[in-house]
Amino acid sequence: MAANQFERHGRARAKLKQIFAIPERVSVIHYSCESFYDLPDGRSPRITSIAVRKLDNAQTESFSIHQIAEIRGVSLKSADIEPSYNEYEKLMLNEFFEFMRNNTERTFVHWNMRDKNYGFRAIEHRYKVLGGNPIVLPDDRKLDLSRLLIDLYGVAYIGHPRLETLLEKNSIEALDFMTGAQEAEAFNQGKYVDLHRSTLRKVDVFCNLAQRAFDKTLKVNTSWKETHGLSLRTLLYLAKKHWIYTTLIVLGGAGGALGGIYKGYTALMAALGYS
DNA sequence: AGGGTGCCTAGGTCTCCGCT
DNA sequence: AGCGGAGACCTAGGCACCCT
Repeated sequence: MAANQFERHGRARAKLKQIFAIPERVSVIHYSCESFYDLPDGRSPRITSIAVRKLDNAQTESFSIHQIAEIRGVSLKSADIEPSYNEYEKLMLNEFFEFMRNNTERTFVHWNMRDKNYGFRAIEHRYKVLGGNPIVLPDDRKLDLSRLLIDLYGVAYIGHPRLETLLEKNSIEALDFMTGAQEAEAFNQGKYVDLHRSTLRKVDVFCNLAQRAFDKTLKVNTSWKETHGLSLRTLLYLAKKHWIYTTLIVLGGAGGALGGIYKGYTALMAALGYS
């Protein structure tokens, strides 16, 4: 409903202001994993790399399989990593959850990391499977940028797939960026370094999009009116809901009427030769 | 492709208003 | 007062989206 868009836009704008008021306490997070479709045995998807970028100074922490292997002096060929994948993955998640324990005050901006299939819960679950004890991030410390942009600009703000189309619309050249399907394929081919680069690029892109949304320079398909949910229907809805809007609408109407009368009066005076 | 999420729409219910 | 029609509102189900 249009009125809902009006309210959603307001809430989203407030949320955006809130995070940019304390950028030193906000990070953007993203991760890559193997495809969650090609797991016939129901096993949880393996995680390849996680990137966390601070909103204020762009400093980025990253955790990845190939870095763990490198530190242990293992070659970065997938054939050499694969036999010990679970062990390296657990070491990587140890580091990640240690980082999370040391940064409990931060809010994490993410892109669709919502459920046990893909998201914080999926990472926590995977760590448990590997014998770890994850720290659980409270939901009020998570901000889904994908949903925020929908609330901010309306559901039709960009075509699908949203992320790729949004980059194109805003002429953002994302070097090393891979689509989800490409990342799944890269995992199968053991291209862990490429996956890591793509993850790093994505947190960069998400920061960029959040900044443009905050600066009101993000290009979208919806008009200003659609973005703000403004229509006659919205005005009527608001008039019903809040007395202040009723007053404004009445005053606006009265102002319009007075303007019309004045215009008519001056036209009449001009016609009669008075100026 | 799996599954959670949210949007959209159709259909049912409720409320209001006008007519008899 | 009672009835009927129109519009508003609510809800459930279907469907599209979205992540890798």
